[in-house]
Amino acid sequence: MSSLLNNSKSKVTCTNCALYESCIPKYISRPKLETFENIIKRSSILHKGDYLHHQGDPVKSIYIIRSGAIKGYMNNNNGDEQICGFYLPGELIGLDSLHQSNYKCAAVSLETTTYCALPLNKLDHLCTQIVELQQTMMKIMSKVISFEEKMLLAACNKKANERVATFLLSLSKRYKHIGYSSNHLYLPMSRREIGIYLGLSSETISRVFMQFQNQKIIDVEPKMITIRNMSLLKDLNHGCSKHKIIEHHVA
Amino acid sequence: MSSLLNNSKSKVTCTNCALYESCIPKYISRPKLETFENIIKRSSILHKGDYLHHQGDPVKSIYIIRSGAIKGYMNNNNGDEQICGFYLPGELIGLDSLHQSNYKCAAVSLETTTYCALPLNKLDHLCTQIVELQQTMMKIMSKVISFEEKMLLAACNKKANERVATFLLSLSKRYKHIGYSSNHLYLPMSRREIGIYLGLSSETISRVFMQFQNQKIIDVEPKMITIRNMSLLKDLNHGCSKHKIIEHHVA
DNA sequence: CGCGTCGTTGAAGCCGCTCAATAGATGTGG
DNA sequence: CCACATCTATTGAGCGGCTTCAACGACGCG
Repeated sequence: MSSLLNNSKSKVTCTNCALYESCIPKYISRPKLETFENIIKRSSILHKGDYLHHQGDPVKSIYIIRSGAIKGYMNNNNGDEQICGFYLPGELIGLDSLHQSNYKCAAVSLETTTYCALPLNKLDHLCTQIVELQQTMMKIMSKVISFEEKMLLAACNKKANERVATFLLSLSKRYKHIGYSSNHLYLPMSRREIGIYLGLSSETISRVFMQFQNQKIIDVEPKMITIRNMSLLKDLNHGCSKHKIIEHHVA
Repeated sequence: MSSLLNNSKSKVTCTNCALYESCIPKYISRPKLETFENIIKRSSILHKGDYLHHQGDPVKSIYIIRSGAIKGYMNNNNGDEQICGFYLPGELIGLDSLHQSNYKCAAVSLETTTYCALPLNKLDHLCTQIVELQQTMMKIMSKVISFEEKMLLAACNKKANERVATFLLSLSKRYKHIGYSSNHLYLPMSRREIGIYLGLSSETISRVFMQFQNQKIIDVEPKMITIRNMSLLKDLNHGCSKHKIIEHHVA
């Protein structure tokens, strides 16, 4: 099945991939890129509801989304769902699992999704061969840590409308990064999933969307948000009025 | 001043450091460890309220806490404080900043703190020389991403008492990892700071602490929490009754 | 066409925030 | 060493935002 995709038509390479500008290969110089390309397993496909990996599966690869969207989630003991994150084209899945041998979360596709796989058993060696790869991996991971912290701050300290603003701006930035529109945001996930991710109920997500629409900040469609007033959205993102600063001594 | 610390007494090395077992050098074989040791700047000291770095400072090193505690925080536009994280002995500061040239957050010591510095301009080269270092760095960063996700889930989906339970268990695990007691938890930070970190008010932190004390789960002292019933605490940590699971198709 | 899911909207209740007061802890200078 | 000032922690009362429960319309899929 998927071998059809691998071999048919003109050969897909990293350099002619639509995501080249926002993916790892951009940072690898030409002679070494071939080594990298030989390791990558390219263009597997998942349909909506298919799993990239289940909870407990052995960690064997890092995955890079080429198109579509993936949801990472886990069940806690009570049978509740917790969403670790959403993965869009150009983003890496599995960076939170490199230190363990089995996945603590599952990754399921929200729509038809294609991806590349980077086998872990070859990554270490590849990093020593290609210095740029090692540097790029560390920078990407640092960026992810930074992103997670930002979302953590948002989830902790902000009110519902501010959280939703942060979420929309995050989507906008990520879509822009891969060359999509930063104003027309496709939503591969449901209101309920956004709610779980942000720690809010699906009803609250609906209500905030409607509130933003009435304030002419966004236009709401079931699977699409159009940003009409970016600056107002950014104000909401920065705004958070819960805690006051305390000054410390300067070293 | 600090040169006194560097040169006096018997030389402090990574191998005779109290944190050896839970720090990077453990994963580096002996011949190469010397190279690593020559790069590390050892045993700088900060007093309570001193800054490791300010918001906007250039990112030049990764720091490893040897003793004490550091709080990472940033101000948003409204003049409110947001806490990115607390750093305990054996933990690395700056992993969220490797992808940028300037710090977006400040790091201030909550008590007398000693640390080592790992200069970034030498890290890349060192990683190519020492494969274990590169592997260890990636695993540590992966662990941090995983930790951040866990805290994010806690902050998002859990109620106040469950968040506090998660926080205490996180401290317990981290103290245990460096050979401290997992039941007697020293709190270098104030109730207010715990509150900001967890997205709760300081009063709520107080009230939950008192509630746990009445339930004989913990004993509360101003700067010390003693865990009396670990399993009840873990039940609270896992418990979260906000969202129901939806089943997806299996690939 | 009927069913299930998703999204929206309304009403009621509760959790945690805010404000405020007191007690306890800490530090400072006389 | 004590008196005072300052900051932190605790406790109470009232309120607001978000959840929960419920109903309904829209949409997609068999």
